[in-house]
Amino acid sequence: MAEKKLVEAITSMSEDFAQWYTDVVKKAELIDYSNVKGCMVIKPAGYAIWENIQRQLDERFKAAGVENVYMPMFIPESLLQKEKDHVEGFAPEVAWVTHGGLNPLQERMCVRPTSETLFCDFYKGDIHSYRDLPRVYNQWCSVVRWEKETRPFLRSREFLWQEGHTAHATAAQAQERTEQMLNVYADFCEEVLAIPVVKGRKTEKEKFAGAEATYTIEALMHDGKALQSGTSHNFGDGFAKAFGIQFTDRDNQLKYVHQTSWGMSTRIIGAIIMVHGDDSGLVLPPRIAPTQVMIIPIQQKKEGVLAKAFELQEKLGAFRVKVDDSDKSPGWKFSEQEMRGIPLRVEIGPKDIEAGKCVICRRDNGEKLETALDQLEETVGRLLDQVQNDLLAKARRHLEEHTFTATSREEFEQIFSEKSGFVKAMWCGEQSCEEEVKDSLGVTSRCMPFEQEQLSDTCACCGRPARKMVYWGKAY
RNA sequence: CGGCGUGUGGCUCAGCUUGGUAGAGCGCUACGUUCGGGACGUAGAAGUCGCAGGUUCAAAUCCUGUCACGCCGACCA
Repeated sequence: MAEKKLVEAITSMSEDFAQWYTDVVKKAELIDYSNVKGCMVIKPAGYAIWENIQRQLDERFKAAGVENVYMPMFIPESLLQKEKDHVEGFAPEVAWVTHGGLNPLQERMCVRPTSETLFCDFYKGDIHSYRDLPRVYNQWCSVVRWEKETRPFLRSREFLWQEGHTAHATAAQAQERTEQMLNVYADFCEEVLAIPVVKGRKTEKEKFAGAEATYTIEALMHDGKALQSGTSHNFGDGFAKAFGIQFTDRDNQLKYVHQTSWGMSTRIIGAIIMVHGDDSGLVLPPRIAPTQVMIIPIQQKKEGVLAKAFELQEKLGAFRVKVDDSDKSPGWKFSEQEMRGIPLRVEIGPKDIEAGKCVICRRDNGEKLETALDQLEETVGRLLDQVQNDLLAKARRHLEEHTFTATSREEFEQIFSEKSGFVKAMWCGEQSCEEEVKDSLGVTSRCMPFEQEQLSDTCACCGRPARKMVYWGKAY
């Protein structure tokens, strides 16, 4: 919904989406730039969102049998070199440590860009028998990738994430885990972040360096660009063979393990901003909002007003509630909480106290309503659920309205020149075709969705016989 | 790594063309009046002008170099 813009400090989306994003990130006080390029200071408002993501994802992981561990942050060069595709994929963007104190190291070490090699090296010595399997480990950490162009949350040189690394006795079990974790991500995005996603498999060109198959969830941002929001990889036994991770199976045969890895990063915060945000700033889904309700006292110096505000906070103990008792004017506080994306605002002033009511204002659509103080808890609970549901419904509608179908090259090009969003189209499966599309249109294959449709018999890009339906888009 | 742009109190910027006492707004501090959509008054604190050289009697301003950051592309979660 395009409600009226209330905050002048934020560039409107239609004017300059990139600037809007930067303004929101700054005005919502999610981050500050540091003096290391591409490394940001995540401020309390931003980190609290990450903590909520961590907590709720971790609960889902634990329910899926995942155990947390922690690996070293350095990888000796020789270890990184072990899997050929993997090194080639990451070599251009690793940071190297060459000295320990004043002395040059005998072997330089990179700061982990991802930890496959460390887990593999560890599993090699840790796994001996089928009884040791499966290993379903995860770590919460930061990784470093020396990106050329950086943007807060979307692409930084150091970012926070979790990376799960599993080892299984059979290929089937690895495949099952790969899909299971992709579903955990997809459900988390929809149920907690109110972000609908398209689930599917990456093409050979787009898959992870060293993986047999990469699966992804793709979300559509407000500007019609796609954001890969989580990935899950099936490594088959490729890494196991490169690292020599073998176990003795029930049949007394020595076998290689089958592995997976999966990750979600602070990049997802960028998705929250770009899916739900509006011209007044951030809009947080209640389930991820660090503060769900902000109580703003009016004429707070008047006898009893602040006391009432705190009383309401206590009454709303089931939710994450704060009172803004700073000595700013109410109008200031309204704008401030809007920029920060707090889902609900409760206004309480002398008039309300006298009448035994208060005003509640929804961040997502600006709707104001009055409620009796003795029904406040119930009303707030209902409204938070409603906001959560409405945000998801709105994001779903946006996804549907910006997903197009092309059956010919003309249609394909026309859609991308006039509109922005996903284009569903049949594809021949040839990498050369995919590369040609990227070179000429700047469009990449986002995924081959699990839910396939037969849109036409020929590839919409090159006219050869069609093999798969692909979602195409411009990506972050 | 290419293209563009920016560095001056905490923030946004003016001043630079044409060298001569460092400025404004916001924010901050104190006090008072205010308070239902970014209130107001009075007083106050706060700047090695990104850094290093050079030219000059004199440099925020001119010259050279350098560093940092931002945005847009190519590469990537």
